[in-house]
Amino acid sequence: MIIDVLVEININKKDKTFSYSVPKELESEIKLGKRVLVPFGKQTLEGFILKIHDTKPDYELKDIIKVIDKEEILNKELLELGKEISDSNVCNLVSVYQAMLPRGYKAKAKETIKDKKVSYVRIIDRIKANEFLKTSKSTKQKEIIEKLLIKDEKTTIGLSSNIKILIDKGLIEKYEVEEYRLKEEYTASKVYELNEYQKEAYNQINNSTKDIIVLNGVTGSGKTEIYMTLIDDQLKLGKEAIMLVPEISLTPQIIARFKAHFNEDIAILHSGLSDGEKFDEYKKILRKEVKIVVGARSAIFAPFTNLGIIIIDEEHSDTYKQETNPRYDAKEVAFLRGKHNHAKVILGSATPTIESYARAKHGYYDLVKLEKRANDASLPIVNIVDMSKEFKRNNPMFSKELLLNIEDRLNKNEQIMLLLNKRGYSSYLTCQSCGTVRKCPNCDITLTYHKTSNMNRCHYCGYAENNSNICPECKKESMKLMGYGTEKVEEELHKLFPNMRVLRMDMDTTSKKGSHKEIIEKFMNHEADCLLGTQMIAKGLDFPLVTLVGVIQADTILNLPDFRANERTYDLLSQVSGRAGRSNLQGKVIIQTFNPDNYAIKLSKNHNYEEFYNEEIAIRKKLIYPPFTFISLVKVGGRDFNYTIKEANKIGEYLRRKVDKETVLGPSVASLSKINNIYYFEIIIKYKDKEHMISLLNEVKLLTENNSKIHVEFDINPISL
DNA sequence: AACGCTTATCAC
DNA sequence: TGATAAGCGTTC
Repeated sequence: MIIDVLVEININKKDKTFSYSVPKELESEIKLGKRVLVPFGKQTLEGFILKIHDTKPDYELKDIIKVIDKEEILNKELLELGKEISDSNVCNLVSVYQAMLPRGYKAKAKETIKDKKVSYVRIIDRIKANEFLKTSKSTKQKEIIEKLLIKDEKTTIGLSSNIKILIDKGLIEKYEVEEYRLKEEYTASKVYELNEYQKEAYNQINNSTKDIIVLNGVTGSGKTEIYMTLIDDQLKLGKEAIMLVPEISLTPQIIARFKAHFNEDIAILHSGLSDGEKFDEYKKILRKEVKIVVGARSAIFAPFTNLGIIIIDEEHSDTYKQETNPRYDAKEVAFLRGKHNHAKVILGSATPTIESYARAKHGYYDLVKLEKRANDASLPIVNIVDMSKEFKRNNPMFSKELLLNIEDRLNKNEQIMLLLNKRGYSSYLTCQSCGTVRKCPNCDITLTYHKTSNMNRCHYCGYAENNSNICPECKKESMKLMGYGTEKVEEELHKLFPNMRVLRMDMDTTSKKGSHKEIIEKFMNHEADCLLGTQMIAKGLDFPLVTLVGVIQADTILNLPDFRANERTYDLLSQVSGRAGRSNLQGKVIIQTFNPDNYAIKLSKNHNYEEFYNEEIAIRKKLIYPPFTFISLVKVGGRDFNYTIKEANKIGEYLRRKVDKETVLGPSVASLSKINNIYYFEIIIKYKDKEHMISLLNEVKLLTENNSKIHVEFDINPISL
């Protein structure tokens, strides 16, 4: 027997397999998708079995060392899926297979995670034990036996001398039990019933003949209950379900709800778990002990074999696209898996991506709407505050209105959420008196300030201009670098409201495991008046006492150099608005901005997604952005500046020769033009024919992967440019 | 990724 | 001329 093995390392970036012979005694263990340990040059590596055959090549084969897995960790569908993904994302096969698996299951000889074993002791013979109780003089030993007659006991690592003696006497014995690491307590099942709107949406989904359905429901409309009902239906049919949620909305609140409803039938996968916990959750799926997986992006690879439904909640979230290699999009993967398994894919969101919504409107997907909030709570009132006016009054951070409202909520003992989106902070210049931000004349994209050259550059087309602190609009000398962080805001809050209890939630305060949960619980228990945070507070949280939401700077995302900046802004404002007034208390939202007339900001006031969509789609059409084209990115990196730019130009020319000239932009200097002394250049491609472009890019990959002086990466449909 | 082999580079 | 560094090709 001969097997072809894909080893764990990228062989010159190629997906080359190596053949090995299998010793007779290991043949019965061989199965496609299992990992094997093989000799490779002077080292030993792990790899995946991709082919089993008998064709001897004309060179000597080495024997494999051993078979690692009991179960086939990559089943047939996943093996096939990996090939499709590596092709459509122009990346390597090994990296895709590795990305599919949690750390403990990746092909890597080091850092192996083992099954967790717990030792117990038990009585060997109850009659003998009772005999012992009558005859023995040792009270301590009798005590132990008495306890063990009722229940087996866990042993600690160091066995007490009395237990050792009892073992030696042959009265008790040690045994090991495998245990799952993740233990989450959850409260009893909350019974729910779909209201008439939810029922209507549910029926529409069931009656749909399309494979993909967009469920567009306003925040608080009760999409989760619909998801649970749909999953219930699949379980009754003996099928399995995957539900994806953005990492940051995998809050204890949602997990508890699902665990309560579905009991032990569920595995949880997200980055908050330790490697051991992830390993165990994954094992539950492999062993077919669970039928539902709730998790973040990579949970889309759950090794189910009989999938009935895939739900992607908050489908607009950019966390579904992986930002490192392999840059796969969990939504695209979901479509593939849906096709393989004949499973429906549900895309749920209050603010779907423009692309998804357009496809739904044009009949490629089905569109189901849910326009009423579930518990009859009214949508919050939204006020937009023009910060350029406040600026003149010397209120750079908090407007008068926001301050007054904060004070009011403090007096009423209600809660406040304040959002500052630090992630959106990139170096851009804004006029402090009129709010003007420099934009590219060709692309309508915010220019990024480059300190070293003192220039403003466009990351799309490479346009550059000298920076000046004179505002081109109002001619004042007031162009300044924008941005302050949550820490600064917290400081100011303490000064203004010394008695207010503020909880800060951002990357700094949630790095420790469990701290995320801790902060949420504290705020939930009203141990603080104000939750201040980055966009991680914007999603999925439900605090009944919050009646005021303040967005300190709505412009941070708006000014990102990205054609989706308006969409992102609208999403975030809608999401965060949804946090206010979730119970019977009327909610209020105050949005501070330098761009009060921007349509994304203005329209978020009315909670009418359709209106925003119509505005946005018109602009996309005019500037030929997605969904009217696809966009891909080719990133060329190299140590030698001149050589790299020469090669990047060659790739650009190659592509230009094969497609319409207007669709290839660049190469231009990448947004991070030099990292670790490696220079980066980017080529942006806009195209209509996806298949053709993917095969073209795969050609470029083949042509460049032998050149070790440069490395070329591809990002299909990048999330930010 | 890691090793061995070939080729380039430089002081003497 | 040799010693060392850098490049690059192979690994079933």
